[in-house]
Amino acid sequence: MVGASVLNQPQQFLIPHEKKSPDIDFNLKGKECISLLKTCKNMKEFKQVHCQILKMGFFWSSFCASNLVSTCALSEWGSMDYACSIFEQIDDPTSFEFNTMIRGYTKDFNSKEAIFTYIDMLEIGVEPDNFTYPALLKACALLSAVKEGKQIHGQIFKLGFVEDVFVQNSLINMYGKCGLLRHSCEVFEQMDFKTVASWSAIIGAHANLGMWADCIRLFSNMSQEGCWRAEESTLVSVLSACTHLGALDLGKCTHGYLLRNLSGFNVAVETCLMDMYIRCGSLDKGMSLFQEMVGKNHKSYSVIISGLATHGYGEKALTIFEQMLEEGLKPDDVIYVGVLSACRNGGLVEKGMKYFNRMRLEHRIEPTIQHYGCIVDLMGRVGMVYEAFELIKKMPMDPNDVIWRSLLSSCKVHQNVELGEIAAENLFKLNTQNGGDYIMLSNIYAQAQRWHDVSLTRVKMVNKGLGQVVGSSLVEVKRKVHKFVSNDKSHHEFHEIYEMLHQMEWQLKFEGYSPDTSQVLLDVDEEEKRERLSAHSQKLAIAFSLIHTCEGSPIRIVRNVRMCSDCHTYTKLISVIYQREIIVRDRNIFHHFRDGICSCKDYW
DNA sequence: GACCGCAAAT
Repeated sequence: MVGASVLNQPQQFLIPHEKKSPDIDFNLKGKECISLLKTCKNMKEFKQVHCQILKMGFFWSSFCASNLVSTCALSEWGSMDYACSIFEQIDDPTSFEFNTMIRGYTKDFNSKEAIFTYIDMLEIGVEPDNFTYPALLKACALLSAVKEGKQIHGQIFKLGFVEDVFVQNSLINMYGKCGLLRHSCEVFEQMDFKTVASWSAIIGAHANLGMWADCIRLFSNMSQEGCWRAEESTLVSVLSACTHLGALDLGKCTHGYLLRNLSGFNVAVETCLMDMYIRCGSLDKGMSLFQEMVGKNHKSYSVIISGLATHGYGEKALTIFEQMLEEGLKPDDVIYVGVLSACRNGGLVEKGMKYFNRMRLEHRIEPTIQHYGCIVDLMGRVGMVYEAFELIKKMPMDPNDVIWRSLLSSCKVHQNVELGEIAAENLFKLNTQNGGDYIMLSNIYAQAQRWHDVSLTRVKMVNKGLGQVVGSSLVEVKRKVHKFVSNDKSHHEFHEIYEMLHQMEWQLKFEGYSPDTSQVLLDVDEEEKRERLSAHSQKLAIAFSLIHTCEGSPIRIVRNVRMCSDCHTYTKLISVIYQREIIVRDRNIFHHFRDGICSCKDYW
């Protein structure tokens, strides 16, 4: 029989057991020990096997001890405390045991202890091997420990492990995670033989820093250099790059690649694909992926709900949310942000309030500042600016810049100078260095014809050394992403683009369009205002797409800042004249322009 | 006698 006290106290395992038990195999050999350990599915079973091995004499073979440590340290159900107590009983630990301990600590995100284990190893005089460094570098990557990482790189060099491809890949990753991309690239370029993991690591390093265009460039180099067998993880980085760049065609190719090379995806990849389609503007495709998905989890629901919300389908998002509840999944705070933003984007005030209360009372979720942000925005949107202000005052936390900016923007739409000034004052106190906030306030003054305040605000902005963020528009044509900024003349086809722009304007005039020059708050004459307005980046991107895409195909644009109301009106008319669906993603939502109407119902 | 590796997301 196995005693309970032994089960719970590993330190007793040196006490020999005298009583023989019929269910214990006393002829346990090394290989059998491994196969026995492999059958363990939890800590309880492991402890039983542990006892069984002890009874036949623990130090019969150090091999048994090694395997006990590695099973306990590396299994899903394992415990590092327990592994440690076994490890400490080993008289002459080898590099194998040390490596196992380092990996185990790293797996538990206890990178500090992993590094200490390595230091112990050196002090005891155990030589690290080529298995030691990948494990250790991973620990440094998790901690973003640049100093340690560099020191270890030096040791790797001295000990001659620098040619090991696993070590090289780990170095690329470590430097990437520490933000030292240049070092990652150096290691990568010096490699004689690159594996899929090397490419994955270097692409991942660029993805970590948001260098999306480089991710895609590297991905295409990868196949050119003969590395074809990309794996899920590589493609996830690529998909993520497509998502950020709004590169739908490339995302579709990646999807195809996944379909051709893998049999069945896991939920994470499916959700990632769904997110890519939705955030690249193809809501339909994302929706059908969602419906075909088996084993939907919180993340998948979260992606679809906030996706529907950003595309302006508030009601549909709420229906999916109800479905989720029916399936027995418990909502969390993230999903509720999606739900409340669905109400906000759809202008559903009553429903928004209802869900806000339900979140607190029924699902016992404490509202975070994001939830309050949604409600403030929701109230502001429908003109309840004073109510929104009251709510801000009652919030249990200090309002942040997002909250005040939201109120400020509502005050602009509903032309409320008094509250706008209060919102701006609070916003400026937070010192977020956002030039756009000053522009917003000066817009409010401009609408009220208070020109003196307009110029005062602008002077303040300049004195603070702030400027407006340069607005840009991305558009993908033939799997290549083109970027335009206002008045851009750097594109090699700029003559054709400006020619197209003139044609478009000429046709727009027939539809009764006249540029809304109030959007240009510069001290320049009317003619120059018109000039500046006519070459906003979004208009350039539309002109470029009209030249290069076939009739009737949709145009998808990704913007870095909110579009001005002139661009909004302009795009609505273009969608009628050229019979195109134009989908514009700005920082917050999607605008679907079709037949002269926008899905945002003219509120954004 | 032989046990361990790198890259990895929504």
